[in-house]
Amino acid sequence: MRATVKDVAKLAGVSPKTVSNVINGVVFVRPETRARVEQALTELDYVPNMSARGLRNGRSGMIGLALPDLLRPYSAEITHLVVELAHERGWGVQIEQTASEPEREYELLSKARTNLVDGLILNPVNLDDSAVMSAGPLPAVVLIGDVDQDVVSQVLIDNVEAAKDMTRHLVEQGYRRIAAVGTPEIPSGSSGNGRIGGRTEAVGSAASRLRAAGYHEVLAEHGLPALDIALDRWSPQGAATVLSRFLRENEPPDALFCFTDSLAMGAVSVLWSAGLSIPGDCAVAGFDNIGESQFTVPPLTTVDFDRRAFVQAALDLLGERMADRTATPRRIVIPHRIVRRASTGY
Amino acid sequence: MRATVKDVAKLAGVSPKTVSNVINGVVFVRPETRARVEQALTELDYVPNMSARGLRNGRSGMIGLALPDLLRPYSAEITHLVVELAHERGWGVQIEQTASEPEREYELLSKARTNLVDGLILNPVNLDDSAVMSAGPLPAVVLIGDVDQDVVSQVLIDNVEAAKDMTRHLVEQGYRRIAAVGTPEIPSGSSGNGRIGGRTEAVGSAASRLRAAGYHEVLAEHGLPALDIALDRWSPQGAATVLSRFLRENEPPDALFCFTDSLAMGAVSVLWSAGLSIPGDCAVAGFDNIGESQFTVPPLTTVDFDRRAFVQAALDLLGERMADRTATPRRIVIPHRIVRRASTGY
DNA sequence: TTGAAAGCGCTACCAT
DNA sequence: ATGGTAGCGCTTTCAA
Repeated sequence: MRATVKDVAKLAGVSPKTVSNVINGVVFVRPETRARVEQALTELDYVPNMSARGLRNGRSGMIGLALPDLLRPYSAEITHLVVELAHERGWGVQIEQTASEPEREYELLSKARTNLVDGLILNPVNLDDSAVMSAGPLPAVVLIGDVDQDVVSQVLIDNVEAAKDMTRHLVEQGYRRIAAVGTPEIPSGSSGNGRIGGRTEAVGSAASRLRAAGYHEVLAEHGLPALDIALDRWSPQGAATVLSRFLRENEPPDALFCFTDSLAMGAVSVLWSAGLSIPGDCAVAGFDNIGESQFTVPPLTTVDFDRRAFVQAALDLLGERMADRTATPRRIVIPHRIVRRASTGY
Repeated sequence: MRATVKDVAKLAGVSPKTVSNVINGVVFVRPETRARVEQALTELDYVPNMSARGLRNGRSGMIGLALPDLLRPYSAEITHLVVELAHERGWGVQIEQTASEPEREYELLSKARTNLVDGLILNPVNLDDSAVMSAGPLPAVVLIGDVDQDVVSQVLIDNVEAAKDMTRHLVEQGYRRIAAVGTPEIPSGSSGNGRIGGRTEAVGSAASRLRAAGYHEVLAEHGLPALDIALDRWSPQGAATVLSRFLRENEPPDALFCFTDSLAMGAVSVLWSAGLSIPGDCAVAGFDNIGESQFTVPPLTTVDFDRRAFVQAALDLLGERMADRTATPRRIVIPHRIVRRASTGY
């Protein structure tokens, strides 16, 4: 059986309280007492029981991180940073995946309320049916991603602006027939123009909708036609599938604006298979500047932002909320920039 | 303040024990009693306190997952599967990163002993200085990766055989000057042949050493020269850096056997920049069959294994150990196979 | 500066 | 089938 504070106290000839004092090192303990306790601590190979401590203190020292799909390189980058930067603050990270079933978000929020985690960083797939919008007392939550709400704190990049910047870049490069890969899918059950009961029923992440909006806006400014290529799966494979179908039925566009670098990788692969050169026959742009995107052939023009600052901001906001649940929610917008590489003619 | 079992019991007019019975649904409760309790449960919006439950039961319902570097696509795939498959067993996943500092492994093992996690899946960087080899009682641990020990259970692929298979494939394809990217680095402080005090002092992961061994063995069988390109950083960037340097000083090899697909992506990019065609001027092979490797240009020949079976086996073994700490450690070897794609001439 | 005792919320045991 | 009670290991009053 593992040693408890009582055992240590007995061996050191002191009370449990003194042992606790030594461990937590907050109040002053006489050096010789401290020495005796520390001796006992190592002798018994004492490790504190976190469940007990958590029960007593009401805090677990862990935060939750919920991302739609852990498989995406983008998720890996976020996870990597959250784990690293949370560790610096002494927080452990519990990780979750939400895309498979939307009800997972509810599960998570309630898990946050079960004291298993002290706070939650949540990347909601879709705000409409996101659990944060439900009534009821929320645990400390920070949203990552560009969604329109003011219930909880959030950190984001300006997706509309970024998409506009990228679309402008493509227009400036001289491309005219510019297609977007990853625009929200219109559900097959709805009518042709995607409207049900007067409300647009688009399926897709918040980011996807905002990027599509920026793309449309700039094309409209220039009097250019929009060419939306919707996805059924948000992965290189998904992009490859719809793009191959598109190329079978249409002339290749001048340029493809893919709403993530992962999608762009699928697109690059399909263009290559079709014998089309990049950017000669068709340029390709991505979004996110994942680590891999500078190693594609050719390297990928993309939207970059300081991911470390992004995650650091999320943790700052979370710490704020954990300390004071009543603080007013804050929004932090992380700046973005276009990284020009060979895939769009640089 | 949040509702507790007591509050629920009072509202439902029953005892706390009955509430607990309803929640855990193990013993039979009279339907009308159950109904009253469930009514109270929802009315008070009851959520159990996991710290209390953990303290009482001695289990937290969480497992730890420790990987060297969460940034790697391979890590993302493992994480994705562990989270998904652990969820099916009702386990949460706490995630950690160990490569930065080796002492993290010790931290983790002791964390496992603090009841924060009930078990640990550990991918050790290097067994020599891995914490599992230290004396002392271990928590439930399963190693993933091919390391030579019999202290704890482990799941692995046969790295030597896989590397031999791939090297044979390259030889059969007619390549003769076959270089390996990712062989263990010889520390700069040591003498030229990498020996100090009669013992080889190679720096690198266990997998890297085993893959190098398989590669060397097959080349020797065929009387072909080995060409080791060591790495200072285990990333596409790292591979790109050393390979560019190599190409500046040497003729390009006939083929490159990169010890992971990530490294291969860096290599592909460098070959492309150098104006070399793949596989015409230089073939490239990878290892792991990460999702991205079928979308490189050209698609990558690589070593594949059933990752889901791999993770499932790790969880099986972990469950075994968690149930019975005294069970004899088991080893499960997951089969591998070569996936032939265009990068080696298919 | 240190000790004694209470209690965090839950479930197991022993009654009934 | 249900209730009462004790106790998991820790920390935090309150006293000494």
